[in-house]
Amino acid sequence: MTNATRWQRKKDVRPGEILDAALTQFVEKGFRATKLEDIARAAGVTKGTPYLYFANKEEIFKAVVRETQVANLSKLQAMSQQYDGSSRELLRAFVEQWWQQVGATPSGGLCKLIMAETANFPELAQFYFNEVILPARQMVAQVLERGIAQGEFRAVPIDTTVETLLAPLIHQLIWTHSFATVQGGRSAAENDPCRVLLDGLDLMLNGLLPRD
Amino acid sequence: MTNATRWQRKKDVRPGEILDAALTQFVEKGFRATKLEDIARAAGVTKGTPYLYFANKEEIFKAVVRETQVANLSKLQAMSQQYDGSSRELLRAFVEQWWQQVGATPSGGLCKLIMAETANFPELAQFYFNEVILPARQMVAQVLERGIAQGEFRAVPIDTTVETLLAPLIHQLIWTHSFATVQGGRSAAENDPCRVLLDGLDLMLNGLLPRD
Amino acid sequence: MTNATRWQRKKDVRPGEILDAALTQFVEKGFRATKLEDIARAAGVTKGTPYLYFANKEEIFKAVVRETQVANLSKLQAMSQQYDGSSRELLRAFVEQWWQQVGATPSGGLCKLIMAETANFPELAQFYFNEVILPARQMVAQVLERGIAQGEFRAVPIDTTVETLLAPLIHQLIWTHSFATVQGGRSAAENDPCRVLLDGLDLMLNGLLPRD
Amino acid sequence: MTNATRWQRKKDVRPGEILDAALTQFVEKGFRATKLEDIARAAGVTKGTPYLYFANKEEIFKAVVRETQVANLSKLQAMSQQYDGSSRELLRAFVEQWWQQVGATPSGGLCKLIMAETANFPELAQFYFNEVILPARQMVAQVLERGIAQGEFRAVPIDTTVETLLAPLIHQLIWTHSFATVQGGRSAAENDPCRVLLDGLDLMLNGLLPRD
DNA sequence: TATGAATGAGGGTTCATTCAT
DNA sequence: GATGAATGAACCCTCATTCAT
Repeated sequence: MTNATRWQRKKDVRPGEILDAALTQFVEKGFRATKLEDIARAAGVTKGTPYLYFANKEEIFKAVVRETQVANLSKLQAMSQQYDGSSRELLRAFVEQWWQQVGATPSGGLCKLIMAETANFPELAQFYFNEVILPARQMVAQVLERGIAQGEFRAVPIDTTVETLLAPLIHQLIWTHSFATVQGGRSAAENDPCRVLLDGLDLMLNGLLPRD
Repeated sequence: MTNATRWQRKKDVRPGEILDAALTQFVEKGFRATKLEDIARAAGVTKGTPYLYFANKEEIFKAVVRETQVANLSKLQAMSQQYDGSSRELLRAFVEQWWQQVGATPSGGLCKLIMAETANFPELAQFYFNEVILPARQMVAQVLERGIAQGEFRAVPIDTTVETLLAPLIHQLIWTHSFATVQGGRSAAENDPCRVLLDGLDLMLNGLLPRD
Repeated sequence: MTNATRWQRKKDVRPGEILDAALTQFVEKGFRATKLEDIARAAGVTKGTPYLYFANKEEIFKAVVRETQVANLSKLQAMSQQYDGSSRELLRAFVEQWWQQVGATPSGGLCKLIMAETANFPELAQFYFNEVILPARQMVAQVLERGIAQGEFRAVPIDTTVETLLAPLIHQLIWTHSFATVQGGRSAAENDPCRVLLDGLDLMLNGLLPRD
Repeated sequence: MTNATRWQRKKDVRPGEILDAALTQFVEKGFRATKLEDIARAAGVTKGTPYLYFANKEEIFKAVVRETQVANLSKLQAMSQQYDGSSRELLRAFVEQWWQQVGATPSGGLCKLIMAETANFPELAQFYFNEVILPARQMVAQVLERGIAQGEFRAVPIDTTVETLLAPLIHQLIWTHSFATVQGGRSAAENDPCRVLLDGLDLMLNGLLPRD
């Protein structure tokens, strides 16, 4: 195969390459500002090629979401089920896992993007909410309930507590992909964002300890 | 007030009316999806008029941010200085005030929008960070330090704790302007988002109590 | 107003100019092959301007049809109502009128275009059929029935006769805008197509005479 | 026939299969709206294959016309030569034959398509005119002249009469492939279009009878 | 021969921006 | 100042055509 080859035939890997490129571009510029040609060029193809695999820009976006977001959750759920340590330790493990799999990866940028674009893609927002947000909440709720049942935590309202526990994660995600990029936005402490999350978790877990 | 006077006056308030309209439109649809004509119509003028006061759409966005954000903080700062109750109560008062002044207003939507658009408007993000985020952090840091000095809180790392305390506020902002609009996104608890914030604060304040 | 004026403001006449240009272009090239920019240039504007007055290319097409086709019919109907000569003479007058108003004008080319494009625009075809074809048939049917009632014509089946009477007109339309343009397509006789139509009509009217 | 033989044979008929498929597709959708891939799929081959036999889409169209049209006429001509009944009956036989061989077949749709596309394919229109239209006219002219010579018809101008006699056929063709598909376009009478043609012919033949 | 992945010019449509009135 | 008709660059998407396999 000579260098003059205009393109390579790679039907089986193309979709993946395009989605990878799309993920990067979307995270970098947002949905509207990303041109199909940007994605194509980043994937090493020309502007028509993505349309061989995806109906339109929006479908590319959805495919990226599906590819990146749902799998992560399953891993955490599996971990939760086979865990036999304390609820406190399980929650800490959640945070560490999540940070490695999502928070510190482009996947996290996508999550931020979705929240930024809900107004333009209500359908997508709904999908993400159902497939990712709700299951994540339920997972944490179960740990919380178990901890309360076993006397490890005191009895707190589940709903609001779950949201309070998850808030720092979402906040960190947003932050990493917004103000963290400006001058001073990444504080000394945030050079290890996972550390911040674990510190925060500790703080909240203290608040969950049974009062004497 | 004569007709002539009213028109005279109109001339001076025009830019403000345009910015008000722009705020609403931007928050509702995002920067890209907002058409200049939308803004103009919402401001009661025609397509070309905004260009008499602003160089282009981007400048309108910047002006909206500058106009809207700075004022809010001063009130909270004033409250902080003249407060003589417990640090705990002051923090609770902060949250309530903030929710009323910012969180539940278009101003909050703008904050979310800025986070969504940081990549496209780094300069603007920097401005917002310097003028709003940093002062807010410092204010909370002061209360925290005071509380620790007075033995009301135990000695915790200031930086990370401040961020942990502020995270739920920003999270709530994001949420209100993203998933709150999808089916199920607004849970029963969230019908009173301020309640969620106060509950969360209580949880964290418990964690700040000195251990015996 | 200097020569340097990039464009003229002519809100009230623009739509008409665009439709005129569109008629010419559509007749010349067909719907698909006509570019919006062709229409715009022919109308002396740039490609964005037509969209100030029409939603899209298809709407321009429909507007052209409405503007050109329906009015013609009304004139013929008016003529029919106030006519008091013989049915035979009325039919001859129809043909002459129609040729002047439709057959020999760009409007006739449009009629041909519609038939050519029915597959692509069923909705438009339906519109044209309802608004133009059916009324024209009814008009001729009435004359025929009157002629039979008054003993001027013998009793023939109305439906098929109407279609046979109209066929040469439609045929002439199609012909003028198709094969008439090729070498030899315009026969000596056809240099006066209206003559052909009237001769044909005479032939058919002879067939309608009561047999003795 | 072995498998090998069948494949061998396949090679020879491929172009024909492609033209058959193209005929159907062109008639159904028109030239522009027919995608090469549609043709290929209908022919049971893939996208690139037609290009092994034809230079481009336009050449396929031309080939379709050349292949399809010429054969039809010969049969009618043969019939004309060996006919020894009345000219009137011969004309009736012509019409019936034509409707069966052309009018009611895709071949008729192609004729309509050519008329629709003359502007885009003048060369093709010329070919069709020379090879099909002119011979058909001459054939009818001969019958007419014979009928006049034998006193069966009165002396009418040949050219215009031929065109008048052929007009309903072309009209029917146009109609079948345009308005016949809309609501109401196919009238009760038209459920048997050949009937309409024969009725019309009778009408005209009455007009051709010698006046006493 | 045949395939079908890839190309890339082309065209419809949008909308920020301009400027004669 | 204000208007709003007009501009024209930009972008999404299509599909005839190519060519490595």
